[in-house]
This record gives sequence, structure tokens and C-alpha cells, in this order.
Amino acid sequence: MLLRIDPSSPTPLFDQLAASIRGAAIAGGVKTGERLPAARELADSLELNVHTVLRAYQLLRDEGLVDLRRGRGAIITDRAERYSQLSSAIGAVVDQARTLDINPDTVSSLLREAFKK
Amino acid sequence: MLLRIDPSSPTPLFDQLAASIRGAAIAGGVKTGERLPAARELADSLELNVHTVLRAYQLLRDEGLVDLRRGRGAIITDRAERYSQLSSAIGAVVDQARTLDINPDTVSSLLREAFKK
DNA sequence: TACTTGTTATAGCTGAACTAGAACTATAGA
DNA sequence: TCTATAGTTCTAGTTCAGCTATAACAAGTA
Repeated sequence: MLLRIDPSSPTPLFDQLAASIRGAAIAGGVKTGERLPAARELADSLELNVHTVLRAYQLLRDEGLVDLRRGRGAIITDRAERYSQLSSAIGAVVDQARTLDINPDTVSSLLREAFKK
Repeated sequence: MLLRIDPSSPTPLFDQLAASIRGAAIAGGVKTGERLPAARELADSLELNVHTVLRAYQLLRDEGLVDLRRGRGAIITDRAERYSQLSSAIGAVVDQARTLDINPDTVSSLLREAFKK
């Protein structure tokens, strides 16, 4: 599983980490039932604080992608499959946005607005 | 043009305002060539600081939705039409996300990841 | 029991967001 | 041209989220 974190990005580190794990889950880099590295361990290898990693794990737990328990660690649920089902619809938006030359931030904002309706 | 701002939301005020104006431009509440209220004026009516309003205006200028010049104010460009063209694709994502019970934050994150590829 | 690993609490640092006040300047209109 | 308009730039103070650092605690596992 390849996890890339960019400390210079304005996106919070815990968000980047969660997104990265999500991506791995969708791409098949991590499979259902598989266990993620222990928070302290991952924190060491990514040079982050344990709390930052745990916050990412908790975010993923809140959305149901991960089952998180003491002594056991973080285990990927079958929810990744649902995310995969969204991929083509999202891909269509990205393609069209690129054609229309609309930047990611704007598209993201338009998406959030659409959710409010 | 109806602009709603929620001070208790975690989303920055300038982002909310920009999104709100974008929404009005797409919905037809503001049309191409039309002029937005002066920043100081809008700041008064929304009970925001002028700088916050101007930051929203500058954001919209950066994405090309607004033409911003001293003494003239902010004028909507024809770019709003492009945003409208994205609407159906975005609507499809929102519908599917609701069916799959995937929350807006996650969808937004998945979208940004998709843009990186 | 001993080890692993997430949970919770406290605390300090930094930067973004927001507000406030003021001076400046390009543009529009009389 | 004169004047009001309205965005631009600068300085500065406050608040809060994000991140880091320690440390004690609790539920699983071996």
C-alpha cells in the first residue's frame, strides 16, 4: 500500500492520509478484512504524530470504511466496494470539468452546493 | 439574489459567500453582465467584514466567474454557463452517493483524489 | 500475565480565518 | 475636471483548527 503525504499541501495531513487509504482501498491495494499498520508504526514511517494518524483512522471509522478497536488495530470493511461504484460517475465529472477548464476547488464547491439541495 | 451565510459552519465565510454567488449565477439569479453589490455594501447587509467579502470576490475573479475592477465593482462573466453544463454530471454523482449512503465530505475527497490522476 | 494498540487528557506552537481601521488608486459619472 | 465610487494594499489584533509531544489508561491478543 502506497501512502503519500505532502506536508506543504494546504490540505490537513489527517485528510490526506485518510484520502490516501481510501484510494488504496478502492484501487485494491488494501482488501476487505486486511489490517492497516498500527497507528504508532504508521506515524513513525510517515514522520507524523500518532494523533494525526489516529485522527485519520477515526475519520475512516466514522464513514464506515474501517473497523477500529483497541488491541486489534484498524481493519478494512467491505465499504470500499461502494466507493468503487461511485468511480465512474466521479470520473465523468472530472473529465467534463477538465474539458470546461473548471478547477478542482470550484468543482468541489459546486458538488457540496448540489448536496444541499 | 439570495445569499445565505452560516457563521457557525466550519466552512470559511468567504468560501460560503463565493459558493452562494456561484449558485445564484447558475440558477439564473444573477445573469451575465450583471453587477454584484459593492463589497462594503454587501458586507453591511450580511454583517461581515469588507475584507471577507472582497476575498470571496477575488476567489470568483481567480476562477473567472467575475470581472473585478476598481470603481466599477464585480461583474458576472459568461463563465456561469460552463458551470451549468457540469450540473447534470454532478447531479448524477450526488444521486448515486445518496443511494450508496456516502456522505458529502467523503465524495468531495474522492473527487479530489480523482483529479490527481 | 505481558504486549499490543486504540482512547483520552493536557499543553504548547503555528498559521489560517476573520475583524478593524486607514490610506491609496483606477474608474464612472456629473 | 471634480467628485464619489469601489476595489487594492497594509498593518494589526483575536480566535480557532491543525499538529506535535507526553503520558496515563483500557480493551484485546498471545
